[in-house]
Amino acid sequence: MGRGRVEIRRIANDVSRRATFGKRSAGLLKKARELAVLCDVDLGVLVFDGAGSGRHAHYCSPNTSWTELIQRYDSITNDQLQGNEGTNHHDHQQLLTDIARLRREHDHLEATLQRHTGEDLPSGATAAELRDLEQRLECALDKVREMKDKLMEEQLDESHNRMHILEEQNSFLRHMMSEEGRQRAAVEASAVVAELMAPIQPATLFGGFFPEVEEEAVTSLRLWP
Amino acid sequence: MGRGRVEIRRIANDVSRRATFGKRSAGLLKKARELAVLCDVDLGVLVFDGAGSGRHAHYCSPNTSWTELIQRYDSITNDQLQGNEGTNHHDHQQLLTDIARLRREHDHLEATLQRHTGEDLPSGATAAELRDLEQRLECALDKVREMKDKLMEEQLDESHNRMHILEEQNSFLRHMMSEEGRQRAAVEASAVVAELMAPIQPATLFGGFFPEVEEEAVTSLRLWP
DNA sequence: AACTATTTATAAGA
DNA sequence: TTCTTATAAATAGTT
Repeated sequence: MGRGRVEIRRIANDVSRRATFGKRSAGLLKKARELAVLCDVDLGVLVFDGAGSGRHAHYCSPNTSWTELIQRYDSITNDQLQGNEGTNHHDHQQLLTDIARLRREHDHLEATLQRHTGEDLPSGATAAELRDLEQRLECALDKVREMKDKLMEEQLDESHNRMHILEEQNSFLRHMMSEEGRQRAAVEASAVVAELMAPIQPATLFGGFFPEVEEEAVTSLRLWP
Repeated sequence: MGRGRVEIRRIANDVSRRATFGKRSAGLLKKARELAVLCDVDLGVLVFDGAGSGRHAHYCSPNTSWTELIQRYDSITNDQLQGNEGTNHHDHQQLLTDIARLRREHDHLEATLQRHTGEDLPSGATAAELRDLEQRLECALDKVREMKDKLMEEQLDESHNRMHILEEQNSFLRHMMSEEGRQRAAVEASAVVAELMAPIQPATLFGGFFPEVEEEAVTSLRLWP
C-alpha cells in the first residue's frame, strides 16, 4: 500500500526503516485496538526496536492484563501442565529435575541454533566439525530451495491456466468479430482477423481491446516476483 | 476496507463478529510479521477470544521470546519493581511459572531450528518468506566456510613456521658436522637431526584434521633428506 | 509532517 | 467455510 510494491525483507536504508517503523507500528496498534473493540477479544501487542534505540510501542486491550494473556498463552502451548496443582512434595522434587533438564535442552538448542545461524561458531571447532556443519547447511538450503521452486511452479501453472482461459476468450471474440464483418464487408473483416491472428503477443492484444483483462493479467504475472 | 465503512464498536451479530475475528486477527498477525522483518524489531502479538470459544492467534518475532518481551515491557513500565526476590523464590508456584517459561522458549527455539534445518518448513510459507530463509542459510553457510578457511590457513602457516625452524636447525647442525669432521660426531649429529624431525609428523602437526592435505605434507617433507 | 498514487485489507455477498 | 469483488484503509515515496 504505497507508491510501490515492497519486498518483505529488512529495509537497508536507515532513514526509511525508521520511518516505516513509525508508520507501521502505529498501524499495527490501530488494527489491534479495532480488533479488540470490534470482536470483543483480549489481546496484547508489544513492539521493541531491535537495536537499543528504546523505540517501542505496546497495547493491551481493556479488561485484561499481560499477566493474564501470558498465562492463557502458557495454558495453550503446553496443556500437559494441568492436573498437578497444589500436589505433594514429590512433585516439587520432580519439578526441579524437569527444570534442570529443560535448562540443559534449552542451552543445547540455543547453541545449535547459533551455530546454524553462523552467529556463534565455536572457536575451538575442528575443520571436520565445520565441514559437517557446512554440509548440514547445504542440505537445509537445498530443501528450502526445493520448496520455493515447487511453490513458484504452482504459481506458474496457475498463471498458465489463466492465460489459457484468456486465449480462449480471445479466440471466441475474434470469431464473433469475423461473423460481424461478413455482414458488412468481407474484405475489411478478413484484414482485421489477419491482423488479430498474427500477433498473439499479449501486449498487442490487450493494448486496445481488453483493458479490464489487462489488470487481471498483470496481477497474475506479479504472483511470482 | 470493505464494501462499506464500519463503525469501530462491538459487532452485535454473532456470525459476522466471528468472521471478522478470523479475518482481522489473520491480518494483524501478517502486519506483525511484516513489521518484524521490514524494521528488524522484536515484537509479539497475543489474541484470545473473550468468550471461552478457545479461538486464539499469536505471533512472536524470531530472535526473541515472550519472556524477553515481557521483561522488556516490565523494565519500561515500572523499573522500580524490585526487592521481592529471595523470600519464596523456590516455592511450587514459582517453579510452575519457570517451567512454563522454559517450555515456551524451548518450543520457540525448536521451531526456529527446524526451519533452519529444513526439517519443518511452514507449509503456508510464501515464496518471499522462503527466499528470506534461503538468504539466511546462505549467509550462515558463508560464515561457516569463512571460518573453516581461516582455520586451515592458520594451520598451514603454523606448519610452515615449524618447517622453517627445523630447516635452520638442520643447516646449523650440518655446519657443525662439517667443522668437526669426525665420523663419530657425525653419527651423533644425525641422531639429533632425526629426533628433531620427529614432531614434524603430520599426525601431530595437523591433528588429524586434514587427511587430504596429510599426503601433501608428507610428500613435501620427503623431498628433503 | 503532509500529500497521493498505489497497494493491501476486508465487508459483504455468493 | 472459502472465494470473489467493490471499496475502505494503509502506506511508500515524495515534497
